[in-house]
Amino acid sequence: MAGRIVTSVEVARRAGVSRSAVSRCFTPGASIAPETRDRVMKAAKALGYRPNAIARSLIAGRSRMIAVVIGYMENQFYPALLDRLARDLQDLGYRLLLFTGAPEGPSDALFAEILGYRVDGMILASTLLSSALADECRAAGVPVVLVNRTTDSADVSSVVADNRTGARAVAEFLLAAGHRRFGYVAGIASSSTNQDRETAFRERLAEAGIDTLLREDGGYTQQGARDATLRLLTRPDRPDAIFCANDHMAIAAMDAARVELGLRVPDDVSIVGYDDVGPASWPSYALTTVEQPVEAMVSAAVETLMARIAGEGAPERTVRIPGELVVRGSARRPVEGVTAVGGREIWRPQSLPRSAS
Amino acid sequence: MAGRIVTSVEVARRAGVSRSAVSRCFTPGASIAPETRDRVMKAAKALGYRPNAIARSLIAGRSRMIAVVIGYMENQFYPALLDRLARDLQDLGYRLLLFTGAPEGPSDALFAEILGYRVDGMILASTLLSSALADECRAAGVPVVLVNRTTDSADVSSVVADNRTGARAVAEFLLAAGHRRFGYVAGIASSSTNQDRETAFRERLAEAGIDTLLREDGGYTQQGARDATLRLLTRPDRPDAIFCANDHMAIAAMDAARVELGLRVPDDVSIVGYDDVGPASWPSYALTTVEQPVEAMVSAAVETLMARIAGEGAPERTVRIPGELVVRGSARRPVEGVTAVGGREIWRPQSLPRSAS
DNA sequence: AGAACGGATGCACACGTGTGCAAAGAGAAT
DNA sequence: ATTCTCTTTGCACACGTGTGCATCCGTTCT
Repeated sequence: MAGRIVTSVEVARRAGVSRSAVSRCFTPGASIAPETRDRVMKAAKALGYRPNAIARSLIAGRSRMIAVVIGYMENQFYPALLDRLARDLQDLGYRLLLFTGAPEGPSDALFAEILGYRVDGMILASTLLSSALADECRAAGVPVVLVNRTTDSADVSSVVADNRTGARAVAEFLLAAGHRRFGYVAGIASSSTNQDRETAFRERLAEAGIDTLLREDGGYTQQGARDATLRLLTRPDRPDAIFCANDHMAIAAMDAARVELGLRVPDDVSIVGYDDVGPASWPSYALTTVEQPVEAMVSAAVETLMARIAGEGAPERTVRIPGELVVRGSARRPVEGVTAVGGREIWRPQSLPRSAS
Repeated sequence: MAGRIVTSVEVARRAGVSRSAVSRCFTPGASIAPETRDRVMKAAKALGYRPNAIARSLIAGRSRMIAVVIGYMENQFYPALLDRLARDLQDLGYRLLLFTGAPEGPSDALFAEILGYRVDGMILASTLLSSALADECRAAGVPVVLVNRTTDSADVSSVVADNRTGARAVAEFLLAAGHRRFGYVAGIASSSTNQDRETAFRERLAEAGIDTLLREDGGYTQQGARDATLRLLTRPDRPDAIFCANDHMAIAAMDAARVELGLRVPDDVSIVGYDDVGPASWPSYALTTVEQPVEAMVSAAVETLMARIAGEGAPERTVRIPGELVVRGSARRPVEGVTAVGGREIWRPQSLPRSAS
């Protein structure tokens, strides 16, 4: 009795109808008489029948599956993203096919696997996408949305935080607090997110007349960030403010400064991150950071993807989600500009008018 | 040209062979002449052909997909588990269908969805499984493995840490350090993992003549753990050692004790967790905890699942993975029994002979 | 040279479902 | 009573692939 799978034929026989009638019972909007439907449903229940989604996908030409590729999971941002993504896709009746461990972008073999499953769409989070692979997707008719990465080598939709605005805000915040010697702990240099954050931060400092930014590579890993921070803070001209490309590294930076070097944060050195992941708000860190709103980013990504799945008319687009600078305890506070909003403190440049919500 | 999917028919036509020959080229071990294979492969490459995994699944009767259900993702243990799981399954040629947000167990609707996709197996992490649903799986011939949960209401395979031994070790460790007043921050009471850890901890204390254990419910959440810790530590007879059902809560407990109450850890109160997740080793916490080896647990789970997929002969079994008590700074150290092994310090009961590795 | 053998190839069926089309049936309108 | 309309139902085809079976061909052995 184990492994016995019931098909619509058996249900039809038991209900005394044709197989088509069974199919129509499980197809919303199909023409079926109420009493026939009842009889079929009763037979289906008794036999434990469930329509075979594989066969349905084959005939329908779409699988209702979305491939999700995530580079790495150590950074808390990605589990949070994945969690939200799974929920949203489930609510829309889609299944999530997960692929992981591809920080440098999916390999050709992996890519072939994904395309072989005839997924209705792909979401790539924190992953590079070569234009060759993007072309392959276009040829196969599979819409793609990048999350937390953009690419200018190919015309692909993407959802990112407004990294340039965020990084400029960090620079202004630190300048307003009186800092003059800055350090930057970089992520992977080829990632668009790191590029945007780094160049915008550097630009805003330059606008304030500060041309030297000490830069060390953290590679988006905690070990790398620790080493980078130690290098920065053991220099004779050590910076008194460090901006880390993300929270994951900022936490390692704080530990390196406080525990390994015995420095006080923020008295001896201010540390600011980016993302506002869960641990950033843990009291032992109380990290000042720029939020990267997971829900909004996922909503935008899913919406963009669904628009492109629905019709060919939807254009490729890049969505930039703004995020507030959340003020906690890891960086010196400017005397002005910090306001309490919704149970947390945020900072907005004083010169600009206050935007909505 | 977009959305055009190439089938084996077109490849066959271009290569001047039958469709069967094309199929055999993509079936390892099939009988095919080398030069035919070359011609077919060349045609496939030119047309961008990839075998349709959906159709293949339909004919083969198995989808090479494994459904993974995870209760929640806040606790770092689960992303780590998922990451490892995805890698292992990928290496074995299986795809991972992810479902999330079901801490109380998958709903009937979700379950029907999963079964509809004719997955070859299911892995349920931190999720309850009713015996009715277990029976449904058995009837459908879908092997199931629980991870980090056991059930005695149904005969289902599972992989768990050796929670009883681990919790006993914690009790002995704290007793050896001279503690006498204990608190326990519980997880969800119905979860087997919490039950095992709590009862074993309590039993070992009782064996030492200590019958009072102050218990507060943390519900596996950080908010719950914070509240529970505050309740424990503001009592007149406050405990000087707290065991939390997992690290996720232990971290919140440390923050509540140190930041909110101004207590020193471990001088005023020792705090011990369970899991050894990433943040446990962050220097700001340096949590003393019992490891729950992710790799070993995932390996065991995958192995168990594969055995049951391969043949009906494999019996249901429960695997218990042992884990060391990792000594860091969040709990008072006993004068004896702590040894350095492989770059970290672990503790083993002195009375017992030292086990291998 | 003929027989035996083994590898390669094509035919045709199967997997389980959705759906267009025609037929059938019932009810209403003339 | 006849015709028209609308709903319901069944037939048959399609989706893209794997594979058993028979056939064919080239090689080797007697």
